[in-house]
Amino acid sequence: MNQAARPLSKKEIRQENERLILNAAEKTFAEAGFGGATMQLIADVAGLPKANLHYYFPTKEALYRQVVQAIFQDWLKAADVFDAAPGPVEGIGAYIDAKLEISRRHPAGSKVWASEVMHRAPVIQDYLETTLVEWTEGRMAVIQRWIDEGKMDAVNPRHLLYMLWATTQHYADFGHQIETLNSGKPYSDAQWDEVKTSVKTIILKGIGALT
Amino acid sequence: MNQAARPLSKKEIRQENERLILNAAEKTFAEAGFGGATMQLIADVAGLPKANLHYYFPTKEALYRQVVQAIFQDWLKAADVFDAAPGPVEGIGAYIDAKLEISRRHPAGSKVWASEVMHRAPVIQDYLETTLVEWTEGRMAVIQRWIDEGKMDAVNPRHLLYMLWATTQHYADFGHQIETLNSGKPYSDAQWDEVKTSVKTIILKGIGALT
DNA sequence: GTCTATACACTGATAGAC
DNA sequence: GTCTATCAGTGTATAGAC
Repeated sequence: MNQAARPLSKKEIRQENERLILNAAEKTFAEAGFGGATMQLIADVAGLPKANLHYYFPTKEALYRQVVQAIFQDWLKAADVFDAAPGPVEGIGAYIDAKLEISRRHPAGSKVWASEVMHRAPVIQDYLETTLVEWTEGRMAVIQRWIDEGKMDAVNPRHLLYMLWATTQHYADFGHQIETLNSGKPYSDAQWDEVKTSVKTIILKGIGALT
Repeated sequence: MNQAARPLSKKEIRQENERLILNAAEKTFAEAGFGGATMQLIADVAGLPKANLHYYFPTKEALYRQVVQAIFQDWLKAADVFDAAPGPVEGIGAYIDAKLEISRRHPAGSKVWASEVMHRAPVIQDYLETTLVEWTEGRMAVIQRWIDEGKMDAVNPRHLLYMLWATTQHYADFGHQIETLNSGKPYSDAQWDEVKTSVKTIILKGIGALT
């Protein structure tokens, strides 16, 4: 039960409605693409009249931009585990776990990001050129340090990173295909554990980090 | 110079125009998505009036379906190298090379496929449930045989396949991001060789196929 | 802050002259 | 087989009453 109804302040109404709209938009953009997701459809999913969307977000593109930005922040935060680790087994292992967990819990976000990049990043190209470039170079330096310290083979750090992105995001972006190849059923807890083990084992052994 | 102009037969005109339209459609669907690719835009890319597209393909969806089907055939053919191989080093190594070569030469096709699957395969779900299921089980059996023969570690064949798809298609589907992280320049021959070497080394060592 | 009604542009598709 | 003209439907966005 709610407390005796204190009317929500305008600020609270705005926050709540923006959250509703952003959630509905992420889901709808992921399922239907930018062109296929109509403002009417997003409004229906959010449970609001279509005109209200234009009250909170001036244009469809502005709404979409907010969705993509939120996803990008998630990606970056997922790599915190990477940096503090003493070596590749802990660092890359934890990064794989974290990214696969995002693919499992938040597949719509991954799909919107994939779609945006596939269409040549019309909305977030500036982020790719600045934040992503810097982030990538930082992580490559960490990998290179591990190589120099003899903790793993001298693989190409950049392509190792791309392999980590590809293998983890694949389970979100191609989730429908994977589900179809699993008799149409979503993965169980045990199957997700099997995914994590398989990916970590092959990659960590592949870079010579397992003894 | 062409030979003294024999007028093209109706059949030849049809074949030529269908080829023009399918090429333009693949490119446009990949760049703009199904919703973003208008028939007008495809017609402009093909250099034909919009009405002619509807003469050769009854609806936009029929045209799209042809594009996706063509791509699917390419994927399947790419795995011929897989089967005849004596072991994982040759078989999986050649499969990685072949799929990366498709990603390089035919990135638009890979993107259209990815987009179709991300949107829950509204057009080619039947192919996923029949042809792809059979194909996957066949390839898993080959991998299992190599495991039983002691030619590689006892990894999960299914997730190894998914890793092969993910890592190879990533260089097509996320080509724009990869190019941005390469100072905006497309990969050179040497860089593509580096990709092939990196992917093959990590995966083949990761499954215990390298001595 | 909410929501109905509507303006305006554009899309897929077709008719019909050539 | 080609192409202009056009229709019906739908999309984004806004005006204005509440």
